[in-house]
Amino acid sequence: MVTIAKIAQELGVSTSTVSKALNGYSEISEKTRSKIMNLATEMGYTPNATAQSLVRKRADTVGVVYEVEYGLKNLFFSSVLEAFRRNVQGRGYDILFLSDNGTSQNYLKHCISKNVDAVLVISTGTSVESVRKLINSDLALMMFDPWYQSKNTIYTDSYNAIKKSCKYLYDLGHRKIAFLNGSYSNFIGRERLKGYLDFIKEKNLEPYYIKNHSNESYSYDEGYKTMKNLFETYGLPDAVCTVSDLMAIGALHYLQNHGYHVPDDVSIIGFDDLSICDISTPKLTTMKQDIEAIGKQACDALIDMLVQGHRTVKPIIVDATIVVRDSCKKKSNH
Amino acid sequence: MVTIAKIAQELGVSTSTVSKALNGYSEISEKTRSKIMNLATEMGYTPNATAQSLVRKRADTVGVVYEVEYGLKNLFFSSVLEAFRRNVQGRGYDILFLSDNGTSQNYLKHCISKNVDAVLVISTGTSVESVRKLINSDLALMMFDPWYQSKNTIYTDSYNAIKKSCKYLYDLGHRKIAFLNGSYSNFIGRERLKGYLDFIKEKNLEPYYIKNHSNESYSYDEGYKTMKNLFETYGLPDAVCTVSDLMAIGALHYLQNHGYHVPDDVSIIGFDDLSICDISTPKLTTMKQDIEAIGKQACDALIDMLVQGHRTVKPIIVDATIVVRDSCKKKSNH
DNA sequence: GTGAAAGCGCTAACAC
DNA sequence: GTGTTAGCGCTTTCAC
Repeated sequence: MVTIAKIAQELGVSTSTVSKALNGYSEISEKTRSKIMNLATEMGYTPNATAQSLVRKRADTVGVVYEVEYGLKNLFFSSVLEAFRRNVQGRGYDILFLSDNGTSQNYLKHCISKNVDAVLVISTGTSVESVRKLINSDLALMMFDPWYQSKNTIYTDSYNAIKKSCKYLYDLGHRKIAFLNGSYSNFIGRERLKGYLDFIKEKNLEPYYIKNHSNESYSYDEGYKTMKNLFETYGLPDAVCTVSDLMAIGALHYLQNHGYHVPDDVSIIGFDDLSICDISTPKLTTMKQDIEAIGKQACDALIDMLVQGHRTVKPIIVDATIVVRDSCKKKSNH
Repeated sequence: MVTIAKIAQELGVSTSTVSKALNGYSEISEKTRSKIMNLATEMGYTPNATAQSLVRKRADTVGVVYEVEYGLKNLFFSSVLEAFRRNVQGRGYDILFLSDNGTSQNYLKHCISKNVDAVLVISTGTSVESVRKLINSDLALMMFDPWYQSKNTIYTDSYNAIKKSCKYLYDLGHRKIAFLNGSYSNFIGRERLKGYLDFIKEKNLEPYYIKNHSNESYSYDEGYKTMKNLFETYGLPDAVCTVSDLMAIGALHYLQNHGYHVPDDVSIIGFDDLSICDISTPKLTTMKQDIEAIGKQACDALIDMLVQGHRTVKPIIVDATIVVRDSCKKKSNH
């Protein structure tokens, strides 16, 4: 390992001179600087980030708490993380995946210990206590898809997104609009339900949804089962509004398995706009979450906190837009 | 921040005593130890991992070089990473995502700088030079799906996997077996082609594949286009053997769009066994890569190197097995 | 069983 | 402009 001490010794200068030259301090003469720079590259000098981190009290690293069902196989959350990762790495930071350290799950301690500059929390909420401690610390932190309303969060405007979904179906002539609900226990899930119920009320329609069963994983299976439940309770709707693409595809398959055609008999709209929308048959019309914007804005907010020194930022709410594919069509009158 | 110095001062002992107590040295008396432990927890002491890392020369962190098309949205590689992550974190390591640091892409320097203990490389090969430097360093390193044969790699036995795929189709009565190829320029891709060609030769069949077009991203689109190309060149095959689930689904859709039924008219077999196999219509029969085993064995190998101190391990080759769903059936004689 | 002291590699006052 | 010095928080010989 080549250190600044070696370079200094080799050149007969002091370590501080080397350090300053390497860090671009203006007070170093051009002559010494170039001598130092040349030797440094020649010797293959690499700064020891650990030592730097110890004295600078920052690690150029952002921690990520990622606690999500199916982990990185969860296409939605991993897509958000991907967008975040590109932005953060583009700004010169590394990403440290914080493990939950056995049972202790003390993310705050872990962050402090590893000296991360900022933290992104993507957690669907199993270790609430540990995350809450994080939030109440003075770390720069952003939380994606929070399970409760709070500062320093970023999320899609789910309330209006679902309303837009419903309106799209409504404008297509559908009146019996069913809703495939998500979680009833977290903020995002409740927002979506509210969007649906408000729309239904505004238009004076009948609600079609399962009141007593919260869906926590937004999965294909949940979509399939909820559609079954819905169908057996209410019969065939005109259209179904969903809270995830996977659930939409689950519902789609339930209906197809029971002899119905989508979109001829029923229209279905997804939520998220994952890559699987294009591989379903029919291709899935969906409410697109602007994942790129989410990743970028989460990154920007975090870096802004670092630069400005503040630790609180108002919730960032991102708009959703519809992506029309083939799973919805005008209500037919056969 | 509470440091060992504070604890020491508070208790009127030396920092070295505190350090030893905290680290479970046997020479510390039970009495002092418990005094120290109690105060430490009471004060909320968290060891500064950076300082520890500086002196211990390890960071309890494994670096991950992840350079893959679509990034974490790539369901295959992100699934491998997920399995790896769980294993590694279970062993007490954090995962550091190494950024490619702008244009320099010097992973080796980055690893040294950040003091990572080991590295997993999941790279489909754009920055070959940088990765090669990594491999030739004395870091503990494993590489998944290498683009060339080398020590310290882990991958699925693609050659035999494709042979098994073909044999499965053959045993179903299919003789006109087409092949949707992957990359011609990397090791894994060539292994798969070889498996196909050897099988064809052994059974004295005609090969049906596109000789002059390498597919690099194993995507839906590539599957669709290659199937089109294949169909227009050779007409309808009995069955098609593919190198990825996504390509299989692309091919499936091409055939469906052209009025053919899978599996009645054509059988298709995928490769990987991603979660999307269950949501395609029909559900995709596929060659399953044992992603859990890959993640675990990569982790084990790395930790073994760390413990044993060696840096070279023979290639780890993982078996693949077939998962039967609905996209293949016996050749019919209509 | 406990402590003093050196040092990991680096940065940043402060002198000169 | 350059060097001296004092740490950052921790571990680890080596004395006692």
